[in-house]
Amino acid sequence: MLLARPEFRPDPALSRAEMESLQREIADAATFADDLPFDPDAVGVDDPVEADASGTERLGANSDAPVIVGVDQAFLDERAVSAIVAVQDGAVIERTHAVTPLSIPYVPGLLAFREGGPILAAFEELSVEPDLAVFDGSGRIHFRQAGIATHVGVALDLPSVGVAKRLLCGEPVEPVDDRPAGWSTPIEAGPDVEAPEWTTIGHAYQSRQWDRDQSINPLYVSPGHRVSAATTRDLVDALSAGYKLPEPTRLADRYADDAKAEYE
DNA sequence: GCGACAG
DNA sequence: ATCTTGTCGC
Repeated sequence: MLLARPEFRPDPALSRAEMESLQREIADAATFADDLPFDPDAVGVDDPVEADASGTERLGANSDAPVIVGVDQAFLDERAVSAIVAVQDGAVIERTHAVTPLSIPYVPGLLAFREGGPILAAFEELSVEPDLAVFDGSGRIHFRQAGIATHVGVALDLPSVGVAKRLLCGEPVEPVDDRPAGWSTPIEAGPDVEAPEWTTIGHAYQSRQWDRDQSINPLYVSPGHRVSAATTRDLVDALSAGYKLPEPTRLADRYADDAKAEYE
């Protein structure tokens, strides 16, 4: 697919100050309210999705259902393997990946400048038109409200959500330990976030939990672009099928690892 | 100076 | 993110 806002392409050659100011522009251009091309209540993945693209030949699939893509990466020395898996009506309809060089190291808060370009390279290979992208990382839960899900979502003008395994910034309203599946609590902006204090920038969401003994940490989900915090939580809930990660992300994670193996 | 910090 | 065996439990 094409880049709707080329001026927002994450350029790793920028100075740190330039990166931060571009992030403030991205946050300004982002929409943290529902503006989706489909009904979020109609989305639902009840069972784990098969990893291959057999859905392409599956008969009777609903071609009007929203196309949701999961995005994830694996790494090879100084190269990124960026994978995208497209799911529609509970079946994989396309998978693409791109192997590109990495030019800068990981810096908390500047992840999009390391991994955003490589992810856009994979989107260039994608032929289906997605309705929503699920990213591995934060969206609005970010120091300048412009995590990788927001940055890439705005650059492509594609509705997007961020799903992170760890909290970057902000404050959970309640303690998050040992919560049952389905539980969630808001993440509010604290002094570490450039947003009015107490703004809800995302949620801690418990997608899965054990019955006894050990505990699973919650996911930290936040709006990327064109979606609200509450709907982001509901979408991740609907896209989860018994695993910690929502199906699109889980499939992209596995595909990135498989693709990586082909290059080593 | 200290602490915190997505992937 | 990545380096990695065994091991506990349904």
